[in-house]
Order: sequence, then structure tokens, then C-alpha cells
Amino acid sequence: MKQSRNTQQRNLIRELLDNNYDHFTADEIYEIIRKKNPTISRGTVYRNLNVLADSGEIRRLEMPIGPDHYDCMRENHYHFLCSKCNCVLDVDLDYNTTLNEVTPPGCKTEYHRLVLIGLCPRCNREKEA
Amino acid sequence: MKQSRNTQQRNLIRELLDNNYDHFTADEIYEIIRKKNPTISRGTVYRNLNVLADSGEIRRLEMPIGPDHYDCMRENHYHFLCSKCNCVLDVDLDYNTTLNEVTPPGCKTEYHRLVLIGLCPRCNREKEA
DNA sequence: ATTATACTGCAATATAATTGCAATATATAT
DNA sequence: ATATATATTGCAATTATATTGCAGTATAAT
Repeated sequence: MKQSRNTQQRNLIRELLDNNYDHFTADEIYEIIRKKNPTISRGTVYRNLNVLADSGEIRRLEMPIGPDHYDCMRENHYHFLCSKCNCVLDVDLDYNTTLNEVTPPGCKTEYHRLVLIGLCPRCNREKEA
Repeated sequence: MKQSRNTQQRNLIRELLDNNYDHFTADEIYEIIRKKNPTISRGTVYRNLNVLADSGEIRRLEMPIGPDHYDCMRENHYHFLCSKCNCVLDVDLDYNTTLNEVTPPGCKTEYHRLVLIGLCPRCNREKEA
């Protein structure tokens, strides 16, 4: 198995996700980390997010609309996606493990994604105006 | 309100989706329709899919991975996505309307997406080999 | 210190989808 | 049937998201 290294770039990404309960996109992560390490490249951010997600250190949240978001490895839970600004919020709903046992004939189910979609508090407020 | 027209291109797309229980992507639709109308453009396919989805004639299935798929307007139901070949299958699971009433504080929920992800029968079989 | 190789920055490329524009086709009014 | 307003089209360029080849660099083990 390929040995992995603790590079400055990778550690900055780890730290950012561990210390925030946000759900950043790769590009948001790139912009934030660029302030600490101005020479980091977008490709490095994407590659590290893949490494960390593959190793199970972080979770990739694939959204039905817009870019993927990333979360530190908290308990499995569902998310709300704003259809206007594409921000992502946690949803207080029990995670339903039995859904992973639903297998259409011949299929092998690995996991599932449930996303609520609508307007976040801010966009909902702005709509009224 | 903008009046819409029944162009040959739009009707071909309508027909294709109405007569198939598949879940084509825009590109698959483009390739299939090109056999009947070789000059149709990709842009026209995308534009018509947007028109038809916006008017509620067809349903856009936004998948967590890969391109959107399109379905004729049958009863609301859930889907299985193959993580290997990206094909989409129907899932025999009751549609849960109460999920649309789950509203994180301040949010306005409009709809939800639930997708099971894993290996379709064909890719599952090939994996064994 | 030396060294093998995982990782980086950069630029190019892939994939999915949208858009500006001039030309065309459709539906309506005549 | 004919004229006309405009929705739609084909084309090519563009946007958004993400991946990748490559030569050089940094990490961690020796």
C-alpha cells in the first residue's frame, strides 16, 4: 500500500476542515488556504481532498446541484442544499442505515445520499424583499 | 408568459422520453436523436430539456455523481445510480412526501433527492470475474 | 547525509452545461 | 395563402467543475 506523507498543504486542509463546522467546496478551501500558503495550487487542493476522502479522514458530500462540498468526519448525517446560493447546512434527521440494505434486483448497494433542497435562511429572507 | 412552440427537435425529445422507461442523459439523447435528425445540436438538446423540465413535462434527475438524467413524468420515485457505469435504475421504495416538510430553522424546503449508490447488475457481475 | 518516491505547481485537458448571435421555423393574424 | 412577430435553432465560444502529465521538490526512512 502506498505510504502517505504529511505535507504542509495537506495539513492545512485537514486543519481547516477539522476546525470548522462549515461545508466548504474545493474552491472555497483553495481561496482560504491561499491566504496562509499563497503558492498552493487548485490541483493540489483537489488531489488532497481525494486522498483524504479515500482514506476516510474527511467526507465528500456530492450535491445534486453544483460542486462537491467537504465535511470533517463527524457522525453520518443529512444535508440541506440552498438552490440559490448553493450553501450546505446540516439537517437534524436520523440517519437511516436500512436504506443501504435496499438492493434493486441484482444490484449491490454501497451507500445512499439524501439531500433536502430549497432556500437557506438568508436567501429565503431576501426573496421576501 | 412566453408562448412555446412545437418544433421537430422538441417533439423528438418528448417522444423519446415518453416511449422509454430509460433514464437518458442529455448526451445520450443527443446521440439517439441525431440518427433521426443529424443536424440537431447539443445546445438545442440541453435547451429543450430545460424547457421541458421547467414546464413540468419531464423530470430532471440530478445525480450526486456524473451528468443529469431525464425521465418522463411518471409518479415520483427514487433511483439507484451505478458508481461504475453511471446508469440509473428505478427503486421500488415508497416516496416519502413528509421529507419535504422537514425544514431546518429558517429554511424553506422545496423538494428532496434520495439516491442509492452502488453497482448495477451488469457491473456487479463483471466485478466477480 | 543520502535516497526513494509521494507530492507539488503549472498548464493542459476532460466533462457537463450554458450562452451570444445571426439565421430559421413556427404560430398567429391578415 | 401570405405576411409577420418572435421562439427556436445551429454553431462556436464560454463557463464551471474536476482531473492529469510532467519536471522539479519535499518528505521520511535509511
